[in-house]
Amino acid sequence: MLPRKMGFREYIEALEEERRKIQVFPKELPLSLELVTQAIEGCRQQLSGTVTEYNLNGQSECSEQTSTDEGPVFEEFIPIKKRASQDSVEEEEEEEEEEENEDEDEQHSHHHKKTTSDKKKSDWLRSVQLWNPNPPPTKEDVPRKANVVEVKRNGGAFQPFQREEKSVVVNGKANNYAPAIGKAPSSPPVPATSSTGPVRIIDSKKEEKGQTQRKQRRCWSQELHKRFLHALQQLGGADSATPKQIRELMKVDGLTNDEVKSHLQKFRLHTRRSPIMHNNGNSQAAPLFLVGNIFVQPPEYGAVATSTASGGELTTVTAPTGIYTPVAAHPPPVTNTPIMNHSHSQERPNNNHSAQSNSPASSSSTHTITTTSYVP
DNA sequence: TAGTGAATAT
DNA sequence: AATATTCACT
Repeated sequence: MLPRKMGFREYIEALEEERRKIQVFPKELPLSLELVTQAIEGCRQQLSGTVTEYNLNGQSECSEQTSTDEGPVFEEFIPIKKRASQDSVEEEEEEEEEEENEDEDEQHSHHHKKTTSDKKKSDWLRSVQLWNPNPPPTKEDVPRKANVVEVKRNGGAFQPFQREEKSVVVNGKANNYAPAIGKAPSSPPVPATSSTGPVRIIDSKKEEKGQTQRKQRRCWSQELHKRFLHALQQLGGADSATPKQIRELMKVDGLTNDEVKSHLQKFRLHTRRSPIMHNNGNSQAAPLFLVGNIFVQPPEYGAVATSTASGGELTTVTAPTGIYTPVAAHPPPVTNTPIMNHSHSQERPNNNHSAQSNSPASSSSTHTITTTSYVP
């Protein structure tokens, strides 16, 4: 995994540089970015010998667990209040449930000072790529499977109370929404089950007869998102991928079309407006240039963080300098060409199926135009 | 139907 | 404020 010829530090540096380059195109090379990032993490750890801190910290909101990529992982969604999505039907995959979960109750006051730094923010896009909370995966239980199975669990174990069917289905708008039951005043979820004992996991597969309430929010774990990205990549980007395709590629059992759809929508929004931009507060900071369908940022901004290490002047596609070569797509004819569709099959920068597999040693190119590997 | 955008809920 | 779900339109 590590080039023998190169020292860790150098390797890391190389990787970092690589990452800088890739970072410019989060959309085009999401996986690459992630891979590199992971590699960096790994090296750092080895370098530092002991892993100083790996807190799995984290939000009890969604159980995150990063497992090594690739291997189909075992997805689990915590929340599910009720309402099973449509069960059966469709081409169900087989499902094997295995679970040993340690549960964690919902009782956290989460009143921790957040240290209002700008870090807390999810910074979605970026987090997507840099996510690497607890690299030392150590305990991967992760059963590798052909495809992931969504496990829905009943998070809090609370639920009965009284589900009033607010779902008044009016023909026009059936705007049913769950009243504030969630906030039930008195009891925190303290089921009869001992506090310690793992909460009953209710596999809401085909339970719930209930009318439709509102689906419990589904959390997109890293794994899920990873798969999402992967699928996206295979499909040629967020703009050319459709929810259904994505879902199929993801092969996550239990994941519904709508969920993917929604996620995709969000993803698109995010990628559209702030590809990368890490400026604090001050909006209108990093001017981004839209080239073809790639965002580019001028050196002043991008280059900043880049370690002062070697020389400088690296990567960061500089718009004015014109090194980049936009992907095919719609170059620049200024004409107000609606960005969108031209039906399908327009562009697909990378249509590969095996995006990764390069040995990481390819760096060392401090100069070279790299930046845009795809040339029309 | 499935995709997309927007409203709405949490 | 962000993200997920549902509605509405095509």
